[in-house]
Amino acid sequence: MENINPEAYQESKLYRIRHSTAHVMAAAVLEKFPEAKIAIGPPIEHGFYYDFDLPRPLTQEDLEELEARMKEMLKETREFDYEEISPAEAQELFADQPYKLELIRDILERGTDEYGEKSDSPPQLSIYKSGDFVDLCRGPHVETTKEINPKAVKLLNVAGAYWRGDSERPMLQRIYGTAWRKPKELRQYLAWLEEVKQRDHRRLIRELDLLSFHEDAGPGLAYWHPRGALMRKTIEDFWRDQHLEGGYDFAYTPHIGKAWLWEKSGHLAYYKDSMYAPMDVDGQDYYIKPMNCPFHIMIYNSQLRSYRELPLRWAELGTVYRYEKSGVLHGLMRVRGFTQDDAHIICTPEQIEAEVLRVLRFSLAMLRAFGFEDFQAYLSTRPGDAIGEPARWDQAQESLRRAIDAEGLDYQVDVGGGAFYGPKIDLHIKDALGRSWQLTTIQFDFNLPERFDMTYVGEDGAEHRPYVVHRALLGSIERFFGILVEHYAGAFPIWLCPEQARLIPIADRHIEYAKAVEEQLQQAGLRAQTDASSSRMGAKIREAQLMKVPYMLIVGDREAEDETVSVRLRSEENLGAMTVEDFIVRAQEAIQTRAVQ
RNA sequence: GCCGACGUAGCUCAAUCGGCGGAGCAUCCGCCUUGUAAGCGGAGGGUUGUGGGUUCGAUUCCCACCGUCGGCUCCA
Repeated sequence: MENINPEAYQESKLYRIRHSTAHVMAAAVLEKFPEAKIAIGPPIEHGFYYDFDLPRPLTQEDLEELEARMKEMLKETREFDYEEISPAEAQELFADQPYKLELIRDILERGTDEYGEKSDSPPQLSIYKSGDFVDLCRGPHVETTKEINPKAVKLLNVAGAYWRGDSERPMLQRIYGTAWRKPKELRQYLAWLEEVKQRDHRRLIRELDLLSFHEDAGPGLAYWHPRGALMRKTIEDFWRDQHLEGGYDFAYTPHIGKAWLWEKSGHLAYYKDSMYAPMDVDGQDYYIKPMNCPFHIMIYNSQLRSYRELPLRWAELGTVYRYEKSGVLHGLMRVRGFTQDDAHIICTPEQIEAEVLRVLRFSLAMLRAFGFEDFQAYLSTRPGDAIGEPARWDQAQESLRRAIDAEGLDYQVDVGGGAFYGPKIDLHIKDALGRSWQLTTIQFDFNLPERFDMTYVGEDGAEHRPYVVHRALLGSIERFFGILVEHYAGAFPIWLCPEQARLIPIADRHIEYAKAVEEQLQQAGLRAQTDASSSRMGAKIREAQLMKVPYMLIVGDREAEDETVSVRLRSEENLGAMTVEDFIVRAQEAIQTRAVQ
């Protein structure tokens, strides 16, 4: 998938094609359901949608019928005619379209556009007509349906969507479709969707025997099987080593704490819906932690702190539990129990700039080690309901901005998008399929230091309030793992593979030699196993291929005689025979460089 | 949480109109002893997600619940 920036997209012909195709779809829906109420239908990243209030739920068959009708409509030449109209005309025209009337009201009264976003231009109502279909719309559209290739259009699925994205308002039916310039582009997009499906971590974690979920034991709770657990250990060991080198200290904190902690932190006031119900311990309410911060603060406050010991950088792979609503759980990407690669940086105002740059660099190095190269940064600044001194906000935001500049990252500013307690940087990576995932978050907190009265004694002998920065680089281990699975389609870099090499004896008489080589490889620190099953060699190779084992080492009479292994890669490349020593050197090199094969 | 679809063996899927639940793969047991992606034969495996209801009879129809999937909302 090509990636184009949002501004260029909105200017593009493709954008107009999709917008116009959405109108044609709405025309087909209105033809089939004359009583339908239409809402909005914008182009989106890979297509378009349109929301409808319909007399009955749509079926897959309806979708096919609508698509067929759209294609007929597209074969007729219809012009998309723009017209500016007065409020009275608009109200007349859309008299039986309550959603449109609401939009008209908003455009006139609030100066927003038809998607509810602030518009710079003075309120002006406009419509587009094509055939019998008229829609309140500012455009832009194609000139005529001739510009839309019916063979490059497809309706994809139906889903529920709240009117204006508001869960208090009616649930509409949203039809998603896609449209491209050429049929070939549509085919490529459909192939891409198929690739997305093939790489779905929910399928791969089962097929590769890495993790499972158990609906009967609790949804949204991940079970790490031995192969997955070995990968997780490898990730965590690397993470710890890096943190040690990176100037962090470690903390381990409890999984539960008394209610006052969460009252004091404000979580019970603002976050209770996402917390599990308390448990009674000796008549006291204890909550399972949804975050690690209050515990790290307990450590900080366990003694008087001097400016001389700052900055403190305390890292913890902290497992937290959050009650996520049932409809939002999604494999490893959204779970109810997960381990954050958390850390808190506690420092003086003088140190903050250097600390922010340091943590940003650290994060980029960490993500690069896992094979991610394409980063975008998002800076979220002070919202309206912020707490904390404006001067501190300014300093924090500036330090974040300068760090991004220093690293030369592309970034966007989400003005007012910060949490009420502090500004933040989020880092997104692009995966092998061009999809964007948020991983790192570097987040100031002006709230907790106040609430827990965190202080340090400064050079002047007076008490000062430290800066606190929360940060998670990988985010959650579970989610990061899911992203790795999809990014590599299960064919992980060798250093991460649970099984790095598989010995494949051709006949039973070669098992003894295979086991000897296995032992030799294990001595050299390689994760190797012998397939001693009664299957034929072809079946063993197939099995190892499906498990995406990077090295298949075939051993038969020749290899046993020469003390070699015949090396096959999961790429299907056959390297031929080499001595066991040569193979070990080769594999260790790939592991040490964290090579992406 | 909301809208819709779905839930049959470990996995992928069958089962006419409501009439004794099957197949492939996987597993186990044999045989075969193999040269770069599936050798052959046999066996075991199910309260059809759970609980109600309708019916002489329910995988099939109805209701509730649980879960999964596609979205929406949410993600201080």
